[in-house]
Parts: sequence; C-alpha cells; structure tokens
Amino acid sequence: MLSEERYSMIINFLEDKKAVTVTELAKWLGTSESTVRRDLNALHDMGKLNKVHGGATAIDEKVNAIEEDVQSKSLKNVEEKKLLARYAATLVNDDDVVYVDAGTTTLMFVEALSPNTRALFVTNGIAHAKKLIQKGLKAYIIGGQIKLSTEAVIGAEAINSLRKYNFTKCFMGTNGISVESGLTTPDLEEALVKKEACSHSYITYVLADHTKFKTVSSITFALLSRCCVITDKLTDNKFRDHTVIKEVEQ
Amino acid sequence: MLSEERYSMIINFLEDKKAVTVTELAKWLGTSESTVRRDLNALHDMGKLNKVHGGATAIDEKVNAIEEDVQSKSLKNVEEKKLLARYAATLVNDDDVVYVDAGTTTLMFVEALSPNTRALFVTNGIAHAKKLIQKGLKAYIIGGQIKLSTEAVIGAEAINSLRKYNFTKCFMGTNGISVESGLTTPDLEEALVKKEACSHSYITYVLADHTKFKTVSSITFALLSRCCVITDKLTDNKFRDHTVIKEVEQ
DNA sequence: TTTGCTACAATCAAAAATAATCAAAATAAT
DNA sequence: ATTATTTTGATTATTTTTGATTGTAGCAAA
Repeated sequence: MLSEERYSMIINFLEDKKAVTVTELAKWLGTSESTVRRDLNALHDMGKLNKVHGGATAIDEKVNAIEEDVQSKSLKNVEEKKLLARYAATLVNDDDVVYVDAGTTTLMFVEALSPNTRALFVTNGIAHAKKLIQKGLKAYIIGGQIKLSTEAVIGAEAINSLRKYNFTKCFMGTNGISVESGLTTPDLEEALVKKEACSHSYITYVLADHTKFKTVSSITFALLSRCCVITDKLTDNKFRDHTVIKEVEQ
Repeated sequence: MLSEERYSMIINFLEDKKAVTVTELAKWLGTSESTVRRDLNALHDMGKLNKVHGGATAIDEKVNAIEEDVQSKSLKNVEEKKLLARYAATLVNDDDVVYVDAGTTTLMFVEALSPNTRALFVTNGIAHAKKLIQKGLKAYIIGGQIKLSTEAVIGAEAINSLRKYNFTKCFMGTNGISVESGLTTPDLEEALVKKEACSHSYITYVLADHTKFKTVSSITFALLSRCCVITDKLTDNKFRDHTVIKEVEQ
C-alpha cells in the first residue's frame, strides 16, 4: 500500500471519528506502529491533524478559521516561538498590569495565557485585543492610528494613550537583537510606541527566537541593559554580559 | 483511550449534568481518580470547567451564550440592514472625519464603504477597525476597556479618547427609537460612549431598520431632534415631526 | 473548637508511548 | 542484473502517562 493511501485513510478515519490511537490504526491498516507514527508525523507537519500522545485528533475547523483569520505572516520558527510564549505566559501573576506589544510572537503569548488569570492586559494589537477578550481576560486597547500591515495601533495618539499607564510587566517582540544596538525594528512609528511602552513598565520582557540575534534593524527602541530576554537558543554567550537571558529548555 | 477523548467526554458530561464528582468520573471513564484529577486540572487550566472540592462544575457560559446571541441578532433583517448600510456609505465624502459606532449594522456600513474614499475613520469597534484597515482606509481606534460581548471599546478611557476628536459625521447603531425617549440602548457604558461620540459630531446618522422603532431600552444616548435617521420602512409618520428621516427605497 | 472523614497535591515506580537507530525488504535507477 | 534509494518493521533508550501511596489540607459534624 502506498503511503499516500494510508494518509487519506487516516484522514477519512479522523474526519469520522475525531480521534484515534496509534494501535488502532496499526491494526486497521495492517501495518506496524512505527509506520503509523511516521504517517502521523507527516500529516502533522502538513497540518492535516493534531498529534497527541497515544494517537491523533482531527483538526478543529474553528481553530483553523481563526488561524487563517490571523494572517500569520511568518510561519517560521513556530514551535520555537510557542515555546517562548508558553514560558512567558507563566510569568504573569494575578496582580500584574501587563502590556502586550503587537506582533506574531506576542500573539502566541496571548494564546498561551491561562484563562484564569486576573491580571489586567493592555495592548496595541487588534488581534491581541480580540484574543484576550475571547479568553475572558480583562483587556484594554490603546487608541490611535492603525497600521495596515501589522494591525498595530501606532502614532502620536497611541503614545499619548500609553502615558496614562504604569505596567508591572511588558512583553515585547523585536526584529533584531545586538549588543551594540540593543532591540531594533524597521518601522519608526512602531519603534516609538514600543519605546514608550517599555519606559512605562517596571520590567520589560523581550521574546526573541534565536534567529533574531545579531540582527540589526534601522530603529533602536530599547537597550539590552534594561530588558530581560527570553529565547530558545543562545548562540553567543557574550549577550549574558549585557542583559538577563532566559534560555527556555525545549 | 486518548487523554483528549477523556477531556471531551468530561466536557460533554458537564454540559449535560452541570456538575460531577471525581469518583463518578473515575468509574464512568474506567480510570483512576489520579488521572481524573489530572484531567480536571488540565481542563481547568484551559478554562473549560470550574474545579470545586470533590469534582467539577460546568463553566458559566456567558461568553458562548452572548456570542450566539450576537450572531443570531446579526442574522436578523440582514437584507434591510445591508440596504441602510449601502445608502449610508454614499454619504461619506473624501474630506470627512467619520466616527463609526460598534455594532452589527454599522459593521455592514463599513463593508459597504468604497475602498477609494480618503475620509478618516475613527471607531470603537474591534471588528470595525480591522475591516476598515483591510479595506485600505485610514482608521483610528479609540483607547479603553474592551467589552467582551460586543467587542466594543468602552469606559472612562474611551470617553476621554473621544474628547480629542471633532467628527463631521458619525454613524450610530441603536437598540430602540421612540419619540419620547429618543435613541436607547441597554448598556450604560456603551450609551455613555455613544453619547460622547454624538456630541463631538457635526451630524449624527442613525442606522435603524424598522424593527427598532417604538422600542425603548433602558438608557437614552441621544434625542431624535439632533439626529438623522436612516431606515428601510417607516411605519409611523409621526416620527417625521421630530427628526429628519431618510427612508431608503429597496 | 476539636475530631473524624474525605479530597487533595505531591511523589514515585510501573506501564505505555515515543523518537532514534538500524537492518531487512521493497522499489527505483542504472 | 546490479546498485542505489526509499520504505518498512524491529529494537533500543527516553519520555510521557498512569495508578498507587503518602502526608497535608479542607470540610462537616460533634
């Protein structure tokens, strides 16, 4: 039997039953569990099913629709980003006032948040605001102009909005991290908002996967010395001399 | 059995029975109490149920109920609303500064807008903001707390945000229209925002299909005399004595 | 309050499932 | 026909899940 045949049999099975175990499939397909696992991995990489311990479950169309809705512009390093997001989510306490910067990495952070937290969230991301309230969390959005490409609120009005707040923690994304230039991003307007947000926060956490290191964009919005960087893999230890680094174990 | 299967069995059980004990579940699922406890913790962390001593209870599904409510509401009189929306969209000129109120009818208004207009839009609706920029229009969102059920920005911060603006036109939805009480809505916070928006606008247009007439909700946010009402079918001509009415031909 | 009972989280060892590895089998290429 | 490549199933070490156990905490009756 061709592997493609097994693939479609597995998908059909899942569409009907919603969940299946590896053992079940091995027996049903008359093949070994090793092969079934390989098939499940392949289908998972294609995004055709959810792999879970013991087997697989059908993809929830609702989730799919939402994923589409969030024009996830960079499907790069998704797993790494999720890792950072999950760790960052654990840093939020009930009494925190948290600023969430717009961006794809921080959106995963919002997804990873516990629905039970009583913290207060402020964001400049349209998608972030929507997700936060869908989780039943208390959320504020800052006012101002909306940038088309990133769905982020920016501009003078946004900066003015931010002045009112005092955050205990703020979670930022970034385009580049370097020892010399600190945290950098290509858009001036966004950089100004980021800068203002950081300056109103007691702690600034930066979520940056390993690809962001030693990259420099045109505008610096924060210096390393004032931030705590959360990353998946630190390739150069010299960063440790300039900032607090949390390397999340996989 | 996959843990995901147990999860959904527990959720289904709870949806039906509203409450369940650990012992019950262990027997029903044919598993140990330890596992059931672990499952309940996991589901609690996901926000899918309330953990209580001895077991768990179904979550108060306000969110879901309201979402459905909004959806069914938005499905009512769709054609009539689209008619109003299309007409209202023609009222926007390139040099206008337009406020768009949150709500299902005004969302259709946004959909009906020409992507070529150079008007400036300000809104308190998350969905509205998103749609506006997706159309490539210049859009601002006001800052403030986000209301879960309607995805509208409300609260003191929202009102403060509005103070800065001077609108040439504002487009409002409403729950009720009556000669005596004017325009009314059930939510105080939303009413205050609507009121503030109207008071900063040169003209206020109210989009109201025929079902809204002679309905009164608890809070009045504007009087008929100060508005221009756009509707699909006017059943009682006495309204013409109190306000400017545009009856859109279908 | 105290007492007794039950439920709980934490811990641990057994069981199950997994990824990684490798040799055999099947398939394709020369 | 022979060689190279891919696929498969078995084996291994590792990880995850599970159920039993234990001490602690919560609850209700005395």
